[in-house]
Amino acid sequence: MSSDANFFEKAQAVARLIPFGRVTSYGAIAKYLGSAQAARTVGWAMKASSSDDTVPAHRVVNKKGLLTGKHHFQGTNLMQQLLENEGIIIVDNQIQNLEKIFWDPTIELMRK
DNA sequence: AGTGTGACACTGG
DNA sequence: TCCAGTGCCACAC
Repeated sequence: MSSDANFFEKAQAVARLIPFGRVTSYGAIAKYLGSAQAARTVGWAMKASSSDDTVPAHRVVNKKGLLTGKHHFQGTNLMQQLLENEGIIIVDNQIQNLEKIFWDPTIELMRK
Protein backbone atom coordinates (compact mmCIF):
# COMPACT_ATOMS: atom_id res chain seq x y z
CA MET A 1 0.00 0.00 0.00
CA SER A 2 1.35 3.36 -0.89
CA SER A 3 1.89 5.26 2.29
CA ASP A 4 1.14 8.45 0.44
CA ALA A 5 -2.44 7.36 0.02
CA ASN A 6 -4.95 9.20 2.14
CA PHE A 7 -6.80 7.48 4.90
CA PHE A 8 -9.87 7.48 2.70
CA GLU A 9 -8.13 5.68 -0.10
CA LYS A 10 -6.72 3.10 2.25
CA ALA A 11 -10.10 2.46 3.79
CA GLN A 12 -11.64 2.07 0.36
CA ALA A 13 -8.83 -0.27 -0.68
CA VAL A 14 -9.56 -2.53 2.28
CA ALA A 15 -13.27 -2.44 1.49
CA ARG A 16 -12.53 -3.76 -1.98
CA LEU A 17 -10.79 -6.76 -0.41
CA ILE A 18 -13.91 -7.88 1.42
CA PRO A 19 -14.89 -11.26 -0.07
CA PHE A 20 -18.31 -11.88 -1.57
CA GLY A 21 -20.87 -12.73 1.06
CA ARG A 22 -18.78 -11.36 3.91
CA VAL A 23 -18.87 -8.16 5.90
CA THR A 24 -16.63 -6.24 8.25
CA SER A 25 -16.88 -3.29 10.58
CA TYR A 26 -15.64 0.27 10.42
CA GLY A 27 -13.57 -0.31 13.52
CA ALA A 28 -11.94 -3.40 12.02
CA ILE A 29 -10.83 -1.43 8.98
CA ALA A 30 -9.63 1.44 11.12
CA LYS A 31 -7.64 -0.93 13.27
CA TYR A 32 -6.09 -2.55 10.22
CA LEU A 33 -5.03 0.87 9.04
CA GLY A 34 -3.35 1.51 12.35
CA SER A 35 -5.95 3.89 13.75
CA ALA A 36 -8.29 1.79 15.81
CA GLN A 37 -10.06 4.91 17.05
CA ALA A 38 -10.75 6.25 13.61
CA ALA A 39 -13.77 4.08 12.93
CA ARG A 40 -15.87 7.18 12.35
CA THR A 41 -13.48 8.40 9.72
CA VAL A 42 -13.83 5.07 7.92
CA GLY A 43 -17.53 5.81 7.74
CA TRP A 44 -16.68 9.03 5.99
CA ALA A 45 -14.49 7.17 3.56
CA MET A 46 -17.37 4.87 2.69
CA LYS A 47 -19.67 7.81 2.21
CA ALA A 48 -17.07 9.47 0.02
CA SER A 49 -16.91 6.29 -2.02
CA SER A 50 -20.66 6.20 -2.52
CA SER A 51 -20.22 7.45 -6.05
CA ASP A 52 -17.56 4.82 -6.62
CA ASP A 53 -19.26 1.51 -7.37
CA THR A 54 -15.95 -0.34 -7.16
CA VAL A 55 -16.12 -0.03 -3.40
CA PRO A 56 -18.57 -2.50 -1.81
CA ALA A 57 -19.49 -0.13 0.97
CA HIS A 58 -22.58 -2.19 1.71
CA ARG A 59 -20.29 -4.89 3.14
CA VAL A 60 -19.15 -2.51 5.84
CA VAL A 61 -21.38 -2.20 8.88
CA ASN A 62 -20.94 -1.25 12.50
CA LYS A 63 -19.70 -3.70 15.09
CA LYS A 64 -23.17 -4.92 16.01
CA GLY A 65 -23.94 -5.75 12.40
CA LEU A 66 -26.40 -2.90 12.10
CA LEU A 67 -26.81 -1.27 8.70
CA THR A 68 -26.34 2.17 10.12
CA GLY A 69 -25.30 3.55 6.76
CA LYS A 70 -28.13 2.20 4.65
CA HIS A 71 -29.75 5.60 4.67
CA HIS A 72 -26.85 6.85 2.56
CA PHE A 73 -27.58 4.45 -0.26
CA GLN A 74 -29.77 5.26 -3.19
CA GLY A 75 -32.83 3.27 -2.32
CA THR A 76 -34.27 2.85 1.13
CA ASN A 77 -33.40 -0.82 1.12
CA LEU A 78 -30.61 -0.89 -1.44
CA MET A 79 -27.92 -1.75 1.06
CA GLN A 80 -29.99 -4.55 2.51
CA GLN A 81 -30.91 -5.77 -0.95
CA LEU A 82 -27.27 -5.97 -1.99
CA LEU A 83 -26.34 -7.91 1.12
CA GLU A 84 -29.25 -10.29 0.83
CA ASN A 85 -28.23 -10.80 -2.76
CA GLU A 86 -24.98 -12.18 -1.39
CA GLY A 87 -26.78 -14.62 0.85
CA ILE A 88 -26.62 -12.49 3.96
CA ILE A 89 -29.69 -12.54 6.18
CA ILE A 90 -30.88 -9.23 7.56
CA VAL A 91 -33.61 -8.66 10.10
CA ASP A 92 -34.55 -5.27 11.42
CA ASN A 93 -31.52 -3.66 9.77
CA GLN A 94 -29.22 -6.08 11.53
CA ILE A 95 -27.11 -8.78 9.95
CA GLN A 96 -27.85 -12.24 11.28
CA ASN A 97 -25.18 -14.90 11.86
CA LEU A 98 -22.73 -12.03 11.91
CA GLU A 99 -20.04 -14.11 13.57
CA LYS A 100 -20.11 -16.53 10.64
CA ILE A 101 -19.75 -14.02 7.86
CA PHE A 102 -17.65 -11.42 9.63
CA TRP A 103 -14.41 -10.76 7.80
CA ASP A 104 -11.68 -9.15 9.85
CA PRO A 105 -8.88 -7.64 7.72
CA THR A 106 -6.61 -7.56 10.75
CA ILE A 107 -6.78 -11.35 10.83
CA GLU A 108 -7.51 -12.37 7.27
CA LEU A 109 -4.85 -10.19 5.69
CA MET A 110 -2.22 -10.91 8.30
CA ARG A 111 -2.40 -14.70 8.43
CA LYS A 112 -1.38 -15.07 4.80
C1' DA B 1 -5.40 27.32 12.02
C1' DG B 2 -9.66 26.56 14.51
C1' DT B 3 -14.28 24.67 14.32
C1' DG B 4 -17.70 21.44 12.91
C1' DT B 5 -18.97 17.02 11.43
C1' DG B 6 -19.89 11.96 11.31
C1' DA B 7 -22.06 5.17 7.70
C1' DC B 8 -18.27 4.26 15.21
C1' DA B 9 -16.76 2.19 19.66
C1' DC B 10 -16.58 1.97 24.45
C1' DT B 11 -18.08 2.72 29.33
C1' DG B 12 -21.06 3.69 33.06
C1' DG B 13 -25.63 3.54 34.95
C1' DT C 1 -28.05 -4.45 19.64
C1' DC C 2 -29.78 -2.28 27.15
C1' DC C 3 -29.62 3.42 26.71
C1' DA C 4 -27.25 7.69 27.11
C1' DG C 5 -23.18 9.98 27.26
C1' DT C 6 -18.22 10.57 26.03
C1' DG C 7 -13.93 10.07 23.34
C1' DC C 8 -11.71 9.39 19.27
C1' DC C 9 -9.76 10.44 14.48
C1' DA C 10 -9.33 12.37 9.89
C1' DC C 11 -11.31 15.61 6.64
C1' DA C 12 -13.90 19.92 4.75
C1' DC C 13 -14.59 24.73 5.14
